[in-house]
Amino acid sequence: MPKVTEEYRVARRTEIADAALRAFRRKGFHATSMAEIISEAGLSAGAIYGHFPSKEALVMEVATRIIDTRVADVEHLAELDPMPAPSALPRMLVEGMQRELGSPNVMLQLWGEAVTDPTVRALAASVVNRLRAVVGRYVSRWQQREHGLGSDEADALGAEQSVLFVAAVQSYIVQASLVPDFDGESYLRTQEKYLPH
Amino acid sequence: MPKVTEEYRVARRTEIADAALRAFRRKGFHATSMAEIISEAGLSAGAIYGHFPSKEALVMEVATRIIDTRVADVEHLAELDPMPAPSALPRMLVEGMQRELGSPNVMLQLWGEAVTDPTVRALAASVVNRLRAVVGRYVSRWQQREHGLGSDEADALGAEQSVLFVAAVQSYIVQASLVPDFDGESYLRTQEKYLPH
DNA sequence: GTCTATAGTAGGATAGAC
DNA sequence: GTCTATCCTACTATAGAC
Repeated sequence: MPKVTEEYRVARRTEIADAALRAFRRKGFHATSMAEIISEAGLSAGAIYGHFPSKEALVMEVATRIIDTRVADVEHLAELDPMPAPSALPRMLVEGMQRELGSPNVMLQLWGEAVTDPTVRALAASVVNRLRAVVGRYVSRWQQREHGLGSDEADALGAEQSVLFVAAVQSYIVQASLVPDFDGESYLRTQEKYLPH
Repeated sequence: MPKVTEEYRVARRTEIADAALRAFRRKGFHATSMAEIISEAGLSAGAIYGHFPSKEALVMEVATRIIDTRVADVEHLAELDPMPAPSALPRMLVEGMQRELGSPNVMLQLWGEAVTDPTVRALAASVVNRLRAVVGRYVSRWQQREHGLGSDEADALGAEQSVLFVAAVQSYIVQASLVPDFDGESYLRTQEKYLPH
């Protein structure tokens, strides 16, 4: 298989997935027809189906991108030195997401989709777990550095508290998508104030 | 308009809405066809459409029921004497919801629907606001009784903290729906531990 | 690989008898 | 008010030319 062709194929897939994301952002997953994605991509039905076998495959591709980027962001954050306080995690996660997506709407739609679609649900579940894991490690490391805890004790604290940080992000997504005059800045400040230090 | 007819009409609407809820619980909103709702209700298409003009109207009816019951529960809770501590609110809300719905899945689907459907979004937004308001009043009252705060100070604290309690519930709904082996009991214990007292 | 045109199908809604 | 039968729209996916 020649190298140029493979690169071209990947580029096309990316191009199509980007167009799909733009369309989904406007109208959601099921409200968006293949015709709209096709039009957004500036291609034709045949061209799209040559790269993705179905609309669901396209949804999965887009979802995987969003999600993998998010987890990578956190993992990257855990490598920083000095480490920001864990209470700053929700803000960083939320801001990264908005930078990439424009709005958290798509995330909420994805969750709704996951309820009835086992494939999407498996993906979403793995994300929540990966996010909790990486946040837990982050908290553990922070506790050891900042408060001199032993690694066992710090790990336990990280496992326990990680759920709180993840919850803060999830609730931000819900409220930012649903409440028209949601004050994200105020929400984040309150969470930072009450989350453990 | 004779009284008997009106009562009958309401009873039928309730019957249909209940059947729709059962169907939605299994497969979600859009994955459920009118045929399934019709079958679940043991009626026919004509009978259903005589009471609800469209599938969307049926979704709205079901959503309104779920949501109004939830808000009423909190309002009722606020009248109790002695008042349970505010940190117990998420557990009570979650348990009430599960008693009524079986699982929080439908709630998450509703949120997903809200992203693209303005009518549903308006409903969901009003619920979040009503919930925050009633929880805020609850916290305020609790702070005055338990810690002797002045009403202005207590109100401010209630407004600030209410978002935390609502967030705990929202995140429970997300995780319980998405993560197969989600440990709700452990989640609630952790939230209760860290939520303000 | 990509296009146009279309096949195939599912599901929401309605018409008209009773 | 309710039932049966059916229409019609909208969508995904494919077939075949270039």
